[in-house]
Amino acid sequence: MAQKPGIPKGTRDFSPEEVAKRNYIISVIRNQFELFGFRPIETPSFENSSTLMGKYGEEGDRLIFKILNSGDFLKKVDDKLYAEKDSVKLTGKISEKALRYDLTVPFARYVVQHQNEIDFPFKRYQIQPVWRADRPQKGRFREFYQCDADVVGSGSLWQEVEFVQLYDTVFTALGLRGVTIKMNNRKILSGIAEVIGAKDKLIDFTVALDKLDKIGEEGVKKEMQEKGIAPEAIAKVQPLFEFNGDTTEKLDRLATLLQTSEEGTKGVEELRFICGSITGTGLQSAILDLDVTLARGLNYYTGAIFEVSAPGVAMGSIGGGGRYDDLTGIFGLQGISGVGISFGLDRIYLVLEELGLFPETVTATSRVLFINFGEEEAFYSIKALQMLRKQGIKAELYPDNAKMKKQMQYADKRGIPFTVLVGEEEMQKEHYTLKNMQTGEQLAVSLDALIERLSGA
RNA sequence: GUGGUUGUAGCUCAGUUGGUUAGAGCGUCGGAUUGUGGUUCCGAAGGUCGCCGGUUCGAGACCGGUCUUCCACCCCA
Repeated sequence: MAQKPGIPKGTRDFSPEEVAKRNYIISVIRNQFELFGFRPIETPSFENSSTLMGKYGEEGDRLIFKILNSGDFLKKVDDKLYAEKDSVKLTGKISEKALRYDLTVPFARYVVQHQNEIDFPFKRYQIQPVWRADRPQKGRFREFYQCDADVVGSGSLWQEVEFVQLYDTVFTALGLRGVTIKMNNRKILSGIAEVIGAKDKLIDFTVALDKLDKIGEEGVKKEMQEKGIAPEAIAKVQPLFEFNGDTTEKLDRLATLLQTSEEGTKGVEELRFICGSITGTGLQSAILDLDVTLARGLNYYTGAIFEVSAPGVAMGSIGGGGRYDDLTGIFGLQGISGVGISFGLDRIYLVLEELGLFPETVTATSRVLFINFGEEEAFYSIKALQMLRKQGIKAELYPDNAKMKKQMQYADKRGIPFTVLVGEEEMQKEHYTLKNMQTGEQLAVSLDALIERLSGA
């Protein structure tokens, strides 16, 4: 019985062209990661549930793909629990493994587990898929790639400075100019919450504040109210809604606002250092923007927070990151500070596609196709192909002695720029007829000349 | 998880108030054209109308469910 083929929602197949483009993005990111001194690691696609659960908040737990235990997994469940029909409780009994939800938590686990083999500070990068049981929409998939670079074991703010430069360098190299790197600091958000007297509502407060550009001032106030934040506290937030000016002005005003908060003041100082350093060194094409409403990001961030958005494209963030002082603490290793950033490969792909920024040379096709005229001619061609490939020239022979039209179409459709025709006459004279598919021009050349002509750009 | 939306040929889409044998363009394959592709002309193949059920003499169309697509919310790369 033929079954209609399909793939799970939120997942995709990638054609040769798409893979070539994705590899191009990955190679740019990887090159820059290595230029900045990061070294690659990989971790398993699934982890013990206990490693992941509870690290991303309640919402995160819901979005983690759980893996059903093997074997007769219901046998161990006692009747009472089964009868209760409490999915959360039952899940813990029938599923002990889960698919990786991001790269940061597995990295923290890796650091703790291998702490005795690691020299700190440890700079690692990781480019692997992650999975989320989310509802797909634009730029949101259930399987997607993250490209992370993190440093653990150093509290130095120079890392933050370097990460801003890393963002700038990567997006400039990809031809995506004018990205906005929004930056904030968890300590500032915390300080604000403290100053307005809503410290216990920090998460609700920041989540609401983050929606300012989406739902507006009134919307934010309404949400804060609904979350149980006192009206007096909300009134004190007012200055943040009229927060503009250049970075220095913003920092000065924040300093005033937060002068009674030790933590908030520290946050302002950190941002001052980072912004000051970046101003001093300059950026190639990105824009660094201090945004006090930026709050997204996971619960574990404690210092700087980053988020990158593309210019002129309706798309969620294409990168994010920040500092987390105690991520490894959950796994029993205290006092290790970490900071890192992530690139969203799939969204960057969509942005480059939409803006037409992929270089034409990206799609990997052969540079030359040898037309197949029969056994003897093919053998003669194969020998030439060996030589071409030794020179690093992508070359192929049409596998069948098909009609010339068909063979030419094969080259044409794939955008192979050259064809070589070898028939009886060419074999006798020991030369090759090289045809330029774009101009239609063709000429008879020796093997050396063939190699020379195909090696060029 | 909440609300909405979509599904007809490989792709993009028509298909009238429910009425005979579901169409077009593009693509694919073959031919015009046995060592020359893109252009042109001729011809052909290709469909459980997402799936299951219901209403009806009759369903691609109407109703219910389900899956899928896309969008918004939640949250996030």
